Amino acid sequence: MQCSCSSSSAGHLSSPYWSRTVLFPDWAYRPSWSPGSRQVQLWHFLLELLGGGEAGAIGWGGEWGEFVIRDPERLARLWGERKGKPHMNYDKLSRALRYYYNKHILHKTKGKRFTYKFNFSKLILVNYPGYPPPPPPPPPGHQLLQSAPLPPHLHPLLPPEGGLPLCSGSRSRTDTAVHPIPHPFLLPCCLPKPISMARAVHGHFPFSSPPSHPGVNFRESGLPSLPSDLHIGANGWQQKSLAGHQPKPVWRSEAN
DNA sequence: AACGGAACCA
DNA sequence: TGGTTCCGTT
Repeated sequence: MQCSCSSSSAGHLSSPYWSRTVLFPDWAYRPSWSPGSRQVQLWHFLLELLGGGEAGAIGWGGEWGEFVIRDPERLARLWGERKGKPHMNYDKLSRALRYYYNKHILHKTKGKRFTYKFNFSKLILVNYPGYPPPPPPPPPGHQLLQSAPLPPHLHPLLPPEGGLPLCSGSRSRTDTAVHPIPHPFLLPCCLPKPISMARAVHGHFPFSSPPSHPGVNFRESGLPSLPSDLHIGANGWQQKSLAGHQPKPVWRSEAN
């Protein structure tokens, strides 16, 4: 009956070192992160709890992106409070989680009770402001540069189709025209204004590309089983190559 | 516990 | 659109 999950490795369940290290931009943890816009979404609420030290109900699991619901009913209560649904329970909450399967935001870690796993790479896509990209016919005869956030050399980033599959396993596409993935991994659809694409897109957070060089300091922070294909720009989604842009490192790095 | 259909809601 | 509620099934 007890949590049969990771009995031998229960230690790291309580040490979310990597969650504290680089993972998410600050807004991902803020309760009111999107000024005057829609309600909190469940996945966002989970991140908030996972990062915010509400340690009792939920915690990171042993694998990259994996989390364990330690106290399902309490989590449900918190969620219900947030949403103004006093009758929320784990049965209902988990139904909402299950809807994330099809959206490729989450999946279940089979065999481990109350254990789910974020699919971060998909999370970007799903919430990417321009994700199914409505390929706007480039204004003929004019430069792409009006107030457009996307410099020409950054253009061919999003996959042409509207479909999703981008990462999971196959790297067939990465060598063609398309770069791995547009990176601000977890771009909110509800940001007041979409982050300047340049900034957003130019970071390095591919989950699908082979390691070109060792990223930052994941390893030093004692990351558990970080996929070797994971590297990230020092500041998450900003890259120094974009000299002209204001620094806006929204990542909670070593802070906390 | 976990899944997923169905109706429903804001 | 992103759940919520309910419920039968595995």
